[in-house]
Amino acid sequence: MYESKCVIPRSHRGEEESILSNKMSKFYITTAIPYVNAAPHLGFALEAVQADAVARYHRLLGSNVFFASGTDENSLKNVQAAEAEDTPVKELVDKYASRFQDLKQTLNLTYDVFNRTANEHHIKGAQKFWNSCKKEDIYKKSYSGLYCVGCEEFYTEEELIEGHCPEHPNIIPDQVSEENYFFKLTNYQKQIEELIETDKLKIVPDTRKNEVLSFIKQGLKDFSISRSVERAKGWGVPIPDDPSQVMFVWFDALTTYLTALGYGTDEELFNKYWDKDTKKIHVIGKGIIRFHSVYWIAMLLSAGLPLPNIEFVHGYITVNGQKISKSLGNVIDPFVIVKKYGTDATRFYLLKEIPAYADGDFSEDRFKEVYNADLANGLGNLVSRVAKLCEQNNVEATLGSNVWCTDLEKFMGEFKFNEALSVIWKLISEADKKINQEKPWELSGDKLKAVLEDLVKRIQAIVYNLRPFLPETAEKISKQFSGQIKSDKPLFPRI
RNA sequence: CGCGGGGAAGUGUAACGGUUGCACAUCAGGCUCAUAAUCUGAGGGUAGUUGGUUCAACUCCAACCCCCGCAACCA
Repeated sequence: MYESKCVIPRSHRGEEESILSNKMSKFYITTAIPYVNAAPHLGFALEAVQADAVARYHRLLGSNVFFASGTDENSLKNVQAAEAEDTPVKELVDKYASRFQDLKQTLNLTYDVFNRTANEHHIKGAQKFWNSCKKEDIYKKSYSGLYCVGCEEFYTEEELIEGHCPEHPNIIPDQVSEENYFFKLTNYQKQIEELIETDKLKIVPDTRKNEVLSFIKQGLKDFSISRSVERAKGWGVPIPDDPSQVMFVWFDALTTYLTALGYGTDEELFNKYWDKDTKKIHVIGKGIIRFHSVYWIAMLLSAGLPLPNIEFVHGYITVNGQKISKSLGNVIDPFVIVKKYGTDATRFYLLKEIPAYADGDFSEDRFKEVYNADLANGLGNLVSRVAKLCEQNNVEATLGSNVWCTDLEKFMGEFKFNEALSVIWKLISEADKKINQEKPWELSGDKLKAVLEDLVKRIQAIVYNLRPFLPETAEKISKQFSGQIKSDKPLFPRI
């Protein structure tokens, strides 16, 4: 562990407070929970790494951080995937959930809890939540529509193509009607709109906030929060006191943010982090923003629980400019990338090269370019040249004065990981320039010593700021630059 | 007229009503501590199109063209 004698700088402009100002010292950070109907792809790796960088950053600032991830296992999609693979649902869910758990080591993630929604404690918690909602917010209504057994979905008349399912041209959807529970979302429209408008629920970036607001202003409708047991094939969280229904998967999935903390089973942990004093941050993808900024908020209001403070919405990764899709066969396996290029190189690409607020592209060509330019030639080479100079002149490192770059705080507060890293890379470039200016190989004596000591301090400062992003590399360099400094193998060999 | 986002050097990206900045790539020099690395310098953009507001527009407004998401079970 690093002893953080860290200085927390003021926002460098002073007039505007950073979103994540350190006034609150407790943080609860979550990733969304992906379906486990297939192995994880690079898109989820992006989210996990972003959330991890935020969690590490606040921990290093000395805050009390709880970080949760997990899997969404109650979806009908999992049942369908199990049928396709001809394995029992539980077996399939276990198999893929463990693949997602493997990401923790592969990407060097630091979540405290991995919450699986098929687990007993989650089911109990979800049911407790259901019972905690205001009675008048949940009501039964008969629901009817054209149902395609192929898709397991309802369609409207207009969506059908000449009476046939758009996905299954050989199926004519049946008119089906069943009774479901509905949630009275309409009761909360005004309140949610105001929460978002006033940033009490801060949605980052603004474009996403505007998108949600415009959606809300079109008028919210009550939504169905249960499915019949037959339709769900017996899979899902049973509705309390109604064996004929299971919860709509999103209703139980959203409560993962509570049950990960022990809601319904370990109230102590839950009360510690899901309280008004904790800054609660959800990191989510742009595809599920409505569930988080509308449904989830309404659900919490109904249950009388505190609300999250910030929802950071990242974009999607395209591959060579195309949307990731199984049918196109361009799904990128994060395990393959890490195996080939390493954990920190992968983290670096995701944080630096994918714009935080928009979609970004992944390609191996680009990956190699960034790897060589920033990691091999930039960081790695700087460390090599300074280490060699120090080794030749028997320089011993003393503990440097460690400070966070002021701009780093600002950018991390805005979730602009790419900008935060640019700040650090500016330091690297300045150190390189300094070496060329001072030409230490032409110096000797005190002058040489002073120059090398300055360079060591610079490296230490770089490493200090690098820890939330490239933890393993930071650790390595930190070791190399403490005590007698020795030259070592390249950190990032050119590829 | 469903909603929303975006068009800027070869590529990827900032800020901004007042000389388009940065990174990678390219080219020319310098250096030798370093991973053919590093440093200095250069070339390259009439900012999608058209019109408007203004002393001044990449920036504000309008129209159009093109790309891309979402449209209520996709990280």
